[in-house]
Amino acid sequence: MSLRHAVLGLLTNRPASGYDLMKLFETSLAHVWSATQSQVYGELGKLADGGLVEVSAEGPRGRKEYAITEAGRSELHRWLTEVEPVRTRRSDSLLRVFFLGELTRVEAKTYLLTEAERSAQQLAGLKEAESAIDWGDDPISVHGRLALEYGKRLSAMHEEWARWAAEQLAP
Amino acid sequence: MSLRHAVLGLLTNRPASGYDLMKLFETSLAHVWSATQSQVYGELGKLADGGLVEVSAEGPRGRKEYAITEAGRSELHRWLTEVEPVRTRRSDSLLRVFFLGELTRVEAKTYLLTEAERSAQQLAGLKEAESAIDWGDDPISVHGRLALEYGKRLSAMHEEWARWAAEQLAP
DNA sequence: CAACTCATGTAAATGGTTACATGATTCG
DNA sequence: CGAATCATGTAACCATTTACATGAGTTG
Repeated sequence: MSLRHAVLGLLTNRPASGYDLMKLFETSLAHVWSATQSQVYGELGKLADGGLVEVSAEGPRGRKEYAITEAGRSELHRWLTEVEPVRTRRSDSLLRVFFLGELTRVEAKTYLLTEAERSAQQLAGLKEAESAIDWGDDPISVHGRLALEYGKRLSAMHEEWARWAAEQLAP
Repeated sequence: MSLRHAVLGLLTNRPASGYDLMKLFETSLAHVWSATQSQVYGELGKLADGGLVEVSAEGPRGRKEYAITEAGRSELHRWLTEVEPVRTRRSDSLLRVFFLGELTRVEAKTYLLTEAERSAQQLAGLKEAESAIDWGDDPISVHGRLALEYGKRLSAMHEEWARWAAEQLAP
C-alpha cells in the first residue's frame, strides 16, 4: 500500500492537484515508484474520504488542489517509523538470466551486453538530470538527491556486473 | 507476465509438480521473482490449456508432474529474445528516503542505518547460501550463480550507500 | 481558431495476495 | 498413531494497467 503513502509524502511539500502529482510521479519518483493517472485520482478520492487529505483550493478546468491533513501527516509518520518496508523483489531482467541456457552463447552475451549498455545510458541520464534539475532546499529535494545517488550507484553496479557476467559465459 | 515465463523456464531443467515449483520459487528464485501457491497452480492450469506444458506423470496424493512442450520452449525463447524486459521499478524502501524530512534527524539516521544493517545481513546470507548450495552444472545453476553474484553486489552497494546517506544528513 | 496542455474521472481486465478447504502419504 | 510433509485447488479481495470519455483554458 505504498501508493497512498507516496501521495501523502508528496503532499507534505506543498498542496497539489492530481495532475501535479502525476508529473511528480513521472519526474522525481520515476525509478522509485510509478503510478498511473487512474491510480492517482482514485487514491486522492479515497484519501479524502478517509480525512487524510482535503481539497484546499479549486481552480480553472475543475482543478482540485489537495492538502495533507494532520491525520494524514500522522499516518505518514506511522508508516515511516512503524511499518516494515515491503521487499518483494521482482526483476524481469534478472529472471531472464536464470534461463540464458535456453539461448545460444551469442544470444546470451548479446542480452547481457545490451543490459550493460542500457545501464550506462541510464547512468548518463541520471547524471544529466542531476545537473539540470534546479535543486531546491525543500526536504524532498534534499532527500531526493540521496535517492538519485542510489540510482547512480545502482546503474554503475548493474553495468559492471553485466559486463562481468558476459565474460563468464563459456567462450 | 513474467510469472508464466518463470514457470516455463524452471520446467526446462526437468519436469516438476506445482509443489516442486513452489520450492524453487522460494529458493532459487527468491530475491528475483516471488510467486504464491495459488499463482503457481493457476498458471500451470493455464499453460496446460494453452499447450505450453503437459502432464508428464502422475504420482501419489494426486501429484501431477508437468513437462514443457516444444510450443512452451519456443514461447520461452521468443520471450527471451524478442520481448523487452519490463522495468517497472518500485522500491518501498527507497520511496521512504524521499520523505525522511518528516522524521527527526535521529529517526532518519536510524532508518538508514537499519537499512545498512539489513543489507549486510543479506550479503552474509547470500555468501552462506553460495557455499552451502550444492551447485550442479545444469544451465539454471550455472546462470543462477551469475544472478547470485548480482545479489551480492547489490547488497554491498546498498549497505555502502545507506551508510553514506546517513552521514549526509545534517548533523 | 487550431493545436496543445491542463484537468478529471470511470470501466474493464489482469496480476497478485490472503484465506479457506481438503486430504493422502511418510516418518519417527 | 500423531506430526510433519506432500499435494492440489478455489474464492474473495486488493493493486495495477489499459482504454475510454470528456471538456476547459492557453498560446501561437
